[in-house]
Amino acid sequence: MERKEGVLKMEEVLGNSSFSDYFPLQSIFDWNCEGGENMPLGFMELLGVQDLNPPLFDMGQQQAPSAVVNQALNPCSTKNEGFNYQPATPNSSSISSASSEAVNDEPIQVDDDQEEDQQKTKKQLKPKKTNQKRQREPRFAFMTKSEVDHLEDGYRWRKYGQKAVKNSSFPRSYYRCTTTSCNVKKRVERSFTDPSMVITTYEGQHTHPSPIMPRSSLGVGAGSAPYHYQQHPQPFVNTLSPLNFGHNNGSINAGNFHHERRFCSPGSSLLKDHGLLQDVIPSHMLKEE
DNA sequence: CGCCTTTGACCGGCGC
DNA sequence: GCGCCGGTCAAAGGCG
Repeated sequence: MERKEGVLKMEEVLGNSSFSDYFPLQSIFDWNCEGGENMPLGFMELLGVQDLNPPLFDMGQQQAPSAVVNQALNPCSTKNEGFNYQPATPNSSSISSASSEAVNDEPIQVDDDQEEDQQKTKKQLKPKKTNQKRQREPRFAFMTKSEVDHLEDGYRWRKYGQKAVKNSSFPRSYYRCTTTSCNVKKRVERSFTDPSMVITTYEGQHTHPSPIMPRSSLGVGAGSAPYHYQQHPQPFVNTLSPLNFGHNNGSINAGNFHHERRFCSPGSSLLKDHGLLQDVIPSHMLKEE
């Protein structure tokens, strides 16, 4: 069958089964580092935070603290290939930032009106089939080692569904940004090959400059972030270290954030420091670098 | 009371 | 065409 290309192919791969089934962690992390030069901006753009605090990202820490996986890891792969995807070597994975391609080379031509139409269509359960397949936002995923499924990333999310995933004993949760007119979605699932790893997939781009925290002018509270986003938008502040959960959940600061973000430096300098990274990536993976 | 999670049902896409 | 599966909806209930 004619399948969607590029990003959509990957999303299908990711959507069909457990993430780590088809993209060994090693590949993910390799990509993360090697593709970092192209990825971070797009990644942050997708989060809608690229302009919020540029200096934050000029520190050589332009990516999420953990493995950032572009959904278009392997644009050459079809769905079927995805099932058999096996990088020849850890460093030779064909992973690339095709999601960036989707954004840059082929900008998502979904304006707000179209978006609204799509949503209205969905809401009204009138799936009028147009001649074109449902257009989806570029997606990207990353893995984190965490005991909790829903990682705090500075935005408020509302869970709208949960599904059991085939070939995985862990359910997949679906979240949507609670901000009106913001259509960003998030999928959270656990890698069944490594239950300690949480795979978070973002879809779409935040339309609001800063996380909305209606309940929390203090920066704390249910579902709110434990720090002041207005000052330090940190979309993935606490996704890396499990240590943050439990005893640091309410006091993550920018320093900590920077500390963690070193992991995904687009350059090579920051890769030297594994620190918390060692908590996330098996040692043998680090050696591969 | 408002917001959130839970959960079963529904729908569309895709493979066979 | 049928069945599987991912994704979404929406009602119900819980919580602060």
